[in-house]
This record gives sequence, structure tokens and C-alpha cells, in this order.
Amino acid sequence: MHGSGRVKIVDVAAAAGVSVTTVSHVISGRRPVSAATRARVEDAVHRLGYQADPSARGLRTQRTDTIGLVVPDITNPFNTELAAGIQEIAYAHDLLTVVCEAPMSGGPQLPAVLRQLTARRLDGIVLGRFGARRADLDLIAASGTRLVRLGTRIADGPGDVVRGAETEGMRALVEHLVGERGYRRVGFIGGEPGVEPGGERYEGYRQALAAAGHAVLPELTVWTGFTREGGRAGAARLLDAAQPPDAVVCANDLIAIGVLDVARQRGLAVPGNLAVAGYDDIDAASMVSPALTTVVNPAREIGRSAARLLIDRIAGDTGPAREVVLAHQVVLRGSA
Amino acid sequence: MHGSGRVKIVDVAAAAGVSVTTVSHVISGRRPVSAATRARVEDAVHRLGYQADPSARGLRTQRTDTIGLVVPDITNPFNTELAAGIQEIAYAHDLLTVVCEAPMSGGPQLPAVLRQLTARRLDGIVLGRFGARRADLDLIAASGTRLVRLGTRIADGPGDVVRGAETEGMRALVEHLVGERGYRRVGFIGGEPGVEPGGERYEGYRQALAAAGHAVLPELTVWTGFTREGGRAGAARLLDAAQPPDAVVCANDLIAIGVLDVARQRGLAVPGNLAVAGYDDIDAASMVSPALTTVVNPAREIGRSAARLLIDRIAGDTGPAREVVLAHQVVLRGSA
DNA sequence: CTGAAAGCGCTTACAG
DNA sequence: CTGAAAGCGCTTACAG
Repeated sequence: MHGSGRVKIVDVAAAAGVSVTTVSHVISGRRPVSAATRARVEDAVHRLGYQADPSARGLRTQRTDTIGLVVPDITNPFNTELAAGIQEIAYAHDLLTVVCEAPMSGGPQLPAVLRQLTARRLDGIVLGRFGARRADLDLIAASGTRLVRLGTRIADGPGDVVRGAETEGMRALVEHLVGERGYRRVGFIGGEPGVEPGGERYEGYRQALAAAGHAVLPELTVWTGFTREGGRAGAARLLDAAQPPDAVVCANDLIAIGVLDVARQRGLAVPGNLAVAGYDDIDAASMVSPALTTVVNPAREIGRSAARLLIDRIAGDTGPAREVVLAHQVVLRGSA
Repeated sequence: MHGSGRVKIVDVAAAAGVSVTTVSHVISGRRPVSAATRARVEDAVHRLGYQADPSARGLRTQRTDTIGLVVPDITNPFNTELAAGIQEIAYAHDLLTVVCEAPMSGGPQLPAVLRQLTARRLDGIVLGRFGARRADLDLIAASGTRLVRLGTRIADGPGDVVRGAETEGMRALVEHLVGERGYRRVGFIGGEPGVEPGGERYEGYRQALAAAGHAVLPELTVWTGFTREGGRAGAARLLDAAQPPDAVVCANDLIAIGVLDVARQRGLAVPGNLAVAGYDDIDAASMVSPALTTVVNPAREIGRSAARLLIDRIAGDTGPAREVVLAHQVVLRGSA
């Protein structure tokens, strides 16, 4: 069985009575081998439990059969769904996936993380984090590592892009609140100012109000942070206004959950006194009470698309850069 | 700058006017180099942007500087915290971490995933999934890959172990409900029967009741699944009993959230008519209403400990197998 | 249909 | 303090 020391391709060749060349070709299928020889080799591979050394193979082929995903926070449910989608496709293609964290603040800096990944000679990188400088992106591309960026535009840098239709999703949500449900004063709580995807989502909110002929009131828009705490702070500000809103849409679900906290604390019925809507449809969105009306952020499907794009490129696709946009989907629950 | 083709160690040697041997030693620090030479080499490395090829290095050193984590579900918050803890330590030691999913049902089978990882010659594996056969574990150990198992006992297989004090945690929780809060009929909703960590947690429940002199009533224990749906089904069963419980402790938070659903739907006040407690302290536990009384599952710290153990072993520690147990911590919130 | 041999880019005894 | 050279285990032109 597994004696001391690993089984090498020469061991298989000896056991099967052929050259290492032939063993290699049986395994890769890159050259025809007679049925009898193939059977002997396959038997030896199986009997000895041979598995090619990836370092040796990688040194020859200049591939690592490994792709990377960079996200700001690996515990964020959106990012784990993303990772799951990538892994699903990668696993089927015998690629390993490494997920790396490059926090928006604190922890390893993005350029350091990217440098580590290019040092590892990954075959491809999915960049699921905003805020990369153009120079860093160009360095990835120049190193020969394929790149897929998430949530941005094709013109913003090298590589392909996958994104959800965020502006359209938020617009559809707000149009529903204003049109079907008849809310008149719809407020908006954004995340950190200038941080995506807050801008895209705000744009949808703005478009919907404009299309309905409503004014976008500055006193009903507040930017805090993409957290529950941000939602609490934002809700307090909006509700303390001279004319508070009758509905609040939030840049993400965590913010909306913070708004629910404040509503409960102030004894406001949701959606009776205040309608609340989020964005992303995280797990917790259906666990809070009332359950959150929100827009699906198709994280898993974004991951799948990104992995497919990367794999096509690794396989040699040299066509022009592509941008894949995934449709939005509004989920109506109890909160709005 | 980065012309065509990657910078190799010979390029650095040529630029610095020394041998590749010296370049290698400057980088590794494994041999004294004169200050002047060192400076020339470091300058060349920096100027050319040299990064050693990991495949070539790995082929020589027989290391991949990569460790793996195997979990049943990478989107489960407990597992992402685990991964975050491992990555935190691994990153500081220049190790890459790959997280692989081997679902309890459907998807890639555990032996196939483990085979893929040993084929990749990982330096170490953290096994965060139950249900591995002894033979599979022995194969990992025999392949020279260091192993840390989570949530089991040292006697169950090769390698080191890290686990939380689950039985003690559940026992402390139930003792609080019975002792301080005075609940008399405390029910238990478990996950899938026979699936850990359900057994450990049930044992804590059992011990607490026994210590308080309460009988463990079979009609107050039900095994469903570690999901919100499982909690709903379990709650329905318990509440339809001739003498329903006045409190329910659950094998995890998702189950407890399912119980809250049923309580709300039936108009039962929590904790007035029915106290509810969970286990794990996932994010959603503090988002539901009332917020869940639960026990912290120190996932991140378990990850950190596992990574440290693995790194010690990779560094050459050959001492006897170790079992690290992390203390429990009950979190009292509104639900019980 | 098959094999002998070069070479991928490192690290590390060995030698001085 | 420094260097020439072997060799890690593969894949793949090249040759027949």
C-alpha cells in the first residue's frame, strides 16, 4: 500500500511496464494509447493510488489550477453565497478556490492581498471588493492572471465584469411602494457615502421618484453605514424630522433591520405607521418580524457566472471583455 | 518593468551580479550574507518585482504552504466564522487557506473531497465536518497531511482536536432556565437524530434536568433537523401535546427561530407563555424579536486554535495528540 | 502506438 | 562569505 514516500510517476511506469511518457498520456488523454496499454496503466495507477504532484505539474504547465476570490468580509452572507457559486463551478472543473479577505478598513490591505495572490500564480481572480486602484488591477492583468470584477462597469478596468441590475432593482422596488402601495414620503438610508453599491441603489430610488413625479427631498435622504447600527442612526434622524417619512427604503437589509429596531422601540407599527424595505434578501430578512420586503441580490448566480467567465478565459478565450448583467427580483413580504 | 515573461531568480542574480544561490539565501535568510551583497540583491528583487514561483519552490521543499478547511456547508454562519479564524492565523504565517464543502447529503461526497485535498498535497487539513469514516481519516494522516478535527474526541481518530464545551454550555443554559427562571416543563428540539453536535447538546440538557431532580420526559423531546423548518415542525409537535412545555431549548438557533415563528403564529407570548432558547449565537439570534437567549459557539476562536495547532505540527512538532476545549458562554436575551 | 530526454524554476547539500 | 551543480516530479516536443 502506501509505504514510506509518495508514489511517483516512475513507480507507476515500472509497475505497468511502460515509460513515464505513456503514463502521463494515459492520465491526460492527450495522445492515443492502445487499449491494452491503457488498461495496464490504469490498473497500476489505481493499485498504487497514484496522484500526480501538483507542484511538479504546475512547474511544467505554468498553471496552478487554483482561482481566488477577494472580498471585504468573508463572514458577510452575500460573500459566502458568492463563494458557494464560484466553488460549485470550480469544483466541477477541478479547480481549487481560495477566498481572501481584504477589509475595507483594518486588516490586510487590498494591494498586499492582491500581491500575495499574484505571487501564488493563481490562474484567475474574482474581485468582489470595491475600491481597487486602477494600477492594482492593471498589475493583475499584466501578471497573466485572468480577472473578473464584480459590481462595476467594464470601462473601469481590465478583465470581464459580472453585476446585478441594482439600479433597476431598486427602481422597481420604489415604484411599487409609490405606485401600488401609495406611499407619499419615501425616505432613503444609504451606507457609507461614496461606497458602492450604495450609489447604484440610490440612483434607482432617484429614478423611481422622478418617474412618479415626486420630488427627491434632501431631508429624506441620509447616509450612514451598511450596518444595523447605521440603520438605527438613520431611522432616528429621519423620524425626528419635522415631517417624517411614511416609508423608508434602505441600501441593504442590515440597515432595514436597524430601522425595524427603532420602529419597535418607538411603538410604530410596520408597515402601518412606517413601511420599511431593504436590499439583498439575506437570510435574516425572512427571520425578522415583520419579514422584510426587499430585492434579491443573486449572489450565488453572480458567483457561477464569474467562475464560468474565468474558466473560459483560462481555457484560452481571447475575445473582447464581457459584461454579464443579472436581472433583479423584488420580494414582497410584510414590512412594506 | 514587467516585460514579457516573468522575472526569475536568474534574472535577479544577473541584475545583482551574484549567484542564484545567494539570491535564494538572501530571500530565505537561511545563510549569512554580507550586508553589501544583501543590499544589492534586495534592491534587484524590489526593482524587478521578483516573486518566487510557488510550484518550483514547492517541488523542492515538498510544501504547498496551503491548508484546507472542510465543512458541510460554506454558507452556514458558524462555518464562515470558523474560516475567518483560520484565515486570520494562516495569513499571518503566509499560508493560503482553501475552504471546501462536503455536504451531509447531495453534492460532492466527503471521501472525494478529501482525496482531492490530499492530491493537492496540502500541508494540513482542518476537518469541520462530522461523519468521516475512520479509514478516510487514517488515509489523510498516512499521506503526511497534518490533521485537526473539530468537535469530536481525541480517541476517535488521528490528529489533534479542538472543540467547544458543548455539553457544559447546554447544561449551564438549562440550569439557568430551571434554577433562576423556574421553568418546570422544559422541552428539547434536536436536529437530525444521531447527527452531532446534537448529541453533546442533548446530553447537557439531560444532565441539567437530572441535577435539578426533574424527570426527562420523552414526550418533551423531539428530533427534527437543524433548520428553521425543523424548529417549526418540532414546536408544533410539542405544543400539541396534552401537557405542552413552558420552555423549549433547541439544538441550534435556527431551530429556535422556527419555534418563534410558531409561537407568533399561535399568539403565544415569548417568554410569557413559552420561553425559547437556542445554541450558537448566530447573527440572526440578536435580530429576531424577542432576541434569542442562547449559548455562544466560539467559532472564530475554534478556527484560530485549529490553525495554530496545524502550524505547530507543520513546523515539526511531533508531540502527542492534543485536545483543546474552549469554554462556553451563555447569553441571556429576551426570549427566555 | 511508444520512448528517451530536455527542461520548467527553484533550494540545498557540497565545496572552497 | 559565496558559487557550481544536482535534483525535486512532472509534461511535451522530438524521434522513430
